[in-house]
Amino acid sequence: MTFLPLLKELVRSYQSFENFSAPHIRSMALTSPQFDVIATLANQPPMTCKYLGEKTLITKGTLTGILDRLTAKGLVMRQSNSEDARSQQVSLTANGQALFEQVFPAHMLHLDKAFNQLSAIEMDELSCLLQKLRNVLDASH
Amino acid sequence: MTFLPLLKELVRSYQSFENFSAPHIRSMALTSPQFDVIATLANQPPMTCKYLGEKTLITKGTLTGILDRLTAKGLVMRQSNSEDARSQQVSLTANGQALFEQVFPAHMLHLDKAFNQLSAIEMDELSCLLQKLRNVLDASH
DNA sequence: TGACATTTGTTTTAGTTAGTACTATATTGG
DNA sequence: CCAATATAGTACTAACTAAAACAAATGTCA
Repeated sequence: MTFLPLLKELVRSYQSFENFSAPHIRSMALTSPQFDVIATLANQPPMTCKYLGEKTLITKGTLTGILDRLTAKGLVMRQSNSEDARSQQVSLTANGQALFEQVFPAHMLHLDKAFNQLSAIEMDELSCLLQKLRNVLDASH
Repeated sequence: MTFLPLLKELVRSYQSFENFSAPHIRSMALTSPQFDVIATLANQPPMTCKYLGEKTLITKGTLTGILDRLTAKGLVMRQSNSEDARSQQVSLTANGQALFEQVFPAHMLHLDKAFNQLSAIEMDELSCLLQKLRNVLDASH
């Protein structure tokens, strides 16, 4: 059971990140997954739901609802794919692009207030160890 | 923006943990928060919702629903507190305790399959760096 | 070509989540 | 003692979540 402290710390630190990031995003009238989708679509050619889901780690069933709401807000559009009628091409509207340009730098600045208190070496080491953990988790299924 | 790789790795590794842990819990007919609540209640004297929420990092509004469902399953019970009529004492039923004893060791064993691939030093360093990140996140609100 | 399997995205279901408002109870300061 | 305030838990809403079932389109292979 020597892994219990690490397990708790992983959960707690992730929660702290959410508690720091999410309220700022909400203050800009978006949810975290909506922000994630917009940031992923921005400055990219139109992409399928499948690809978008892989990039954002959002499962397809969830993505449908998120895209529905973003479409209703006029930030995102779905176009049918002439090459494959099963799939669609998702992209930002002009309004979505404009919102991205306003909201993304602001959020990066917000996050930087916290992260810049870590040294480059600490960030590097932490990324590296997290990746190691992720690898053993993914490999142990 | 030197923190972006760390940010992505944090989200990805946490997701990998969930993807490793949650399906195993679900296979035992519980959800992750339900498991968390049961493990927190086990082998402890009855506790208030407030305390239980602080331990599990589950907000009180969410906790009400989780306790409702666990109560409906006959795993948990709520007793009014004679010392403070605002609060309640939450505890496992005999069935809840029995389920805990069956399910908790199994899950620890499942998690150990992944975590034991990290050295004690790596786990220690990772915990330490995560705690550092958590501290700056909590302090930067 | 035709049966069968796979892929893409939606729908449905059960549950979690934060946030806000609300009720009931307790505490505290005047 | 009483009014203001704080605390504990619930109710409600909108959104997210995974999982499973589904429909439509596409691919495979005999």
